[in-house]
Amino acid sequence: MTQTPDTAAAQDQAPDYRKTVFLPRTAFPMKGDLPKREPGMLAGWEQAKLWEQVRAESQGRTPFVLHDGPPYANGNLHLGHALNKVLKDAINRAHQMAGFDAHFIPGWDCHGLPIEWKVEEGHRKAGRNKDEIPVLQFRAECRAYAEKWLAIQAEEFKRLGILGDWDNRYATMDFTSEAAIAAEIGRFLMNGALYRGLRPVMWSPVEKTALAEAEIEYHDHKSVTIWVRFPVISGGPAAIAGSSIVIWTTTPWTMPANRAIAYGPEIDYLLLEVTETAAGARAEVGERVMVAEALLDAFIKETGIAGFTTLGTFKGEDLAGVITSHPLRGQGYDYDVPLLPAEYVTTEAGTGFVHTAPTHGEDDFILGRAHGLEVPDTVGDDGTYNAWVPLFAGLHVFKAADPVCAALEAAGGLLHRNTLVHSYPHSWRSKAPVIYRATPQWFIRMDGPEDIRGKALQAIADTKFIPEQGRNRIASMVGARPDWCVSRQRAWGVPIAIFVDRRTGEPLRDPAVMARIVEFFKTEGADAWYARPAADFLGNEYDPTQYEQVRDIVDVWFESGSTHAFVLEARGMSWPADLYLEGSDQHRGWFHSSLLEAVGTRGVAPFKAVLTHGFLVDEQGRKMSKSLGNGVEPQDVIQKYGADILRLWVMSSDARDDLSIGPEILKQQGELYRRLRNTLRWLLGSLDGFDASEILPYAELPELERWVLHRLSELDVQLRAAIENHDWTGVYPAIHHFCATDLSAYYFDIRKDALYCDGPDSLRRRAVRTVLDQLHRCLATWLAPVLVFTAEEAWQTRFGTETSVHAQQFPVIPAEWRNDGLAEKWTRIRDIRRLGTTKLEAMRQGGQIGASLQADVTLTFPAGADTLLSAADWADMLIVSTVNLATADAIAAEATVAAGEKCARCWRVLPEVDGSTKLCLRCTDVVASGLTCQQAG
RNA sequence: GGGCCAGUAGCUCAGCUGGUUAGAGCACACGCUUGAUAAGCGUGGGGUCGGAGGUUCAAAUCCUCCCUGGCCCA
Repeated sequence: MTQTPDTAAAQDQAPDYRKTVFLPRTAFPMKGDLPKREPGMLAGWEQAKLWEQVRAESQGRTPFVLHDGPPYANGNLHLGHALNKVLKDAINRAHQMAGFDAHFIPGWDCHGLPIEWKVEEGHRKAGRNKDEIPVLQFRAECRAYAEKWLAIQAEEFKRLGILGDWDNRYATMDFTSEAAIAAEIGRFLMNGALYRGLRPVMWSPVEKTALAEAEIEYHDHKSVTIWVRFPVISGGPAAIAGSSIVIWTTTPWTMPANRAIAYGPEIDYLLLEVTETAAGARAEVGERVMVAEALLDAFIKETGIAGFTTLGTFKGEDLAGVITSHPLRGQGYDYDVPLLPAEYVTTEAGTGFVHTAPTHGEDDFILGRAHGLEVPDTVGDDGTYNAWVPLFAGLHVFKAADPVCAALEAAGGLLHRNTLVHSYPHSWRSKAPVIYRATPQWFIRMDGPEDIRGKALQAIADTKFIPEQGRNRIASMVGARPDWCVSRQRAWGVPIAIFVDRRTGEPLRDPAVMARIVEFFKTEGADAWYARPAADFLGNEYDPTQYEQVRDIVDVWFESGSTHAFVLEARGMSWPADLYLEGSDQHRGWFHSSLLEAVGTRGVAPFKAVLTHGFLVDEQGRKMSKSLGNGVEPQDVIQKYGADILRLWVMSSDARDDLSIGPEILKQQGELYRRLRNTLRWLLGSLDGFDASEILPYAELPELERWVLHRLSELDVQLRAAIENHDWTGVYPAIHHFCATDLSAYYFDIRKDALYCDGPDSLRRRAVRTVLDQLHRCLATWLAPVLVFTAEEAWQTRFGTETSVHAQQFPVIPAEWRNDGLAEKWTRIRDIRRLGTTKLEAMRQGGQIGASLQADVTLTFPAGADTLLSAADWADMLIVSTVNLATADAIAAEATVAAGEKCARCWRVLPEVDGSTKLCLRCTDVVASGLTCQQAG
């Protein structure tokens, strides 16, 4: 566009005062360029040994220990890891800067099935039989695999800006850790809570191991369902003699292990005589069967019974003492099958009679133990029937449905068969269905004399939970859980390093033996258990041939549950930890195992407080999954936006609930960041050349400056509260809101005139800079726990690269800054200001003015009312050239085009502006004083 | 199927123990500024507060049921 002659002429006439104005000047760039800049800052911290320096300076302060829950050393970091560690890092840093000695030791979980599986896979692909690999070689390969990923993840965490003692990180596979884990098992051995028992456990025939609840996932599975007759032999009401009890099961393969039938004492059962059958039905006219009344309709429909007469109705309790025969009687199944009462029987599905195989179900096992039933060892490690099992020996249980049905049918026991798709447990690793199977396993008992359950519940009551619902959640799990099965039949882990006396079956409880084992593990790792002869551990007092060396390894949850011992205790850190912080799934995982382990060995919880965060979901609130393709990788975010943006996202979300993330949300975080960065940039620019001699005492500050300090005191309270109760929700949004609304759109805007145009000796300008100094110190330090890179940049830009914001403390806010009365008054001022700015906007819309300095405003107040500010102060507040105060019925504002001429330096339009210099009085003085940025050009 | 939790503008969040026309920021539209300028300021549109009942003079806020989503469990 070409200039009009008028403006060109005006520019020619007016002297150029631009250089006399104190414009912001700073080396702090507007653009963050985080992906490029962050790695350099990391290198700087490393070089300056920031961590070591901060540790040294923190000697003697109150310790704060956030104990790191170990991620699994397998694969690149996911966003969930990033979320978790960023939260931990921000909380650690905030405590450090609030005056604590916040020592953080990151750690890794290294043993366990997923790594073992990967290593096995390598062998399988190479055509080798994994069972032929020597165990020590196999373990070495697993160790190398874990080492590799541990190193990669460590670098990824560091790139996120996570500060901690990386050089002394812990790992569950460290020799000292392995020794400590063995020692912890030893504690349970010595105190009597550890026992070996036969129990149904979730067993994976594919991996040939017992699985923990945490290793199970549920998927739909198609099962053969069968209805089976059990002929009544004796007992019960006379009417039922000669009839059959009908059971229903989704696991035909458990029929060989059947030893009882459960009924509900309160349930009503019917005795039917079949009078008519549908075509193809196995039911026979004239036969008599029993079934729960509530399930009758479904039952007759399913089994094809077209007509029947009801011969009687019985309460479950009437059936006490009834004995039936196994349908395969005469073929090796010649025992009696009693009817037993059980509260867990329902009429939701089936027949109201529950087939009971103590070997293959938790409820069944408990019922069987209560009534002295046999627990037959029917199925082997590989999921095939054992050799002694009549008719089915050698068959795989998942291929047994047809043979079992055939045998039942031939024996006249099969009433009906069908299929059902239902949710069924699968191994999380192999995705293969699992079975319940009674095997000898090592357990930690919950309700023995040690009363682990009772003590754990007490410990939960004594712990602080954030959010509070966590308490209820973990308590209900601890209250209901069975004994802890700690044994696994695998290779990559810490052995349950104990011996069992072959004569008595009792484990050897000798502290000296245990101590030898632990010593060997410390120096050689748990490999010693496989590499050394038993005699090395047993010593001279015991004959190795008399003792069985246990070859099971310990559940990895026991390992990670012991980290408090081999990290905190062993290194002389605070015990219990101040805080455990993990995703809410860890109520059943690490919080749970750590609690039981510590309670079982030390009587109390290893943590004072437990903080949980939610899970990652996409922008529609759905979980992230490969199939939906809605996942976000931390590496991509870092590359595109930078770690600070990722960290900002974490801290501006409500972590108590699930956290949404996606392209739009990240973009938005980038915008939030921009505001914070530009606030810091303007502060730095406006503090250019700042000297402490400019600082004015609080008492000499104008009210607006005091109001800003009041706002700082409010935010400080919020920040300190978050540190105190570990709840950070809303803190950083509040700081952002302060930067955007109170500073950028209000305080900064208003004070630009004073800052840019007043002379350096002006008290008003000095007051502004006094406050800007505090704002910079507060914001840089407050943002430091989150925007670790940007805050450092903003600090070093002002104080030099030899300093670090991360070695600072949060400023101590003087009590006098807090001024609620002032805040109230300024809320009113801001409301009245809005009346004026609304009028200005109307003029702007009408084309009468552009910049607000082109306007004057008249404010009216009722007669005698407090005008709150002087006319001059009101002009500053409204950023107009002149304000006139007048009297009217109501408080109102009226805007007019400013009267006078535009000062060429400060752009206010005033009658006083000199015709030749084009300066207002203030600017005339400033320019004359020569104390300007530069001389007028 | 059970336990716990959540569901407020396109997005992130405020809305305390029920009480005036439900608030911010981001995004969007329009305008201003061009002395924070790949920045800054202002104005505006946009929500039947997941749905349906109920309690109450009054409900986003309390109760019930349902729907959707998340975690854990079966």
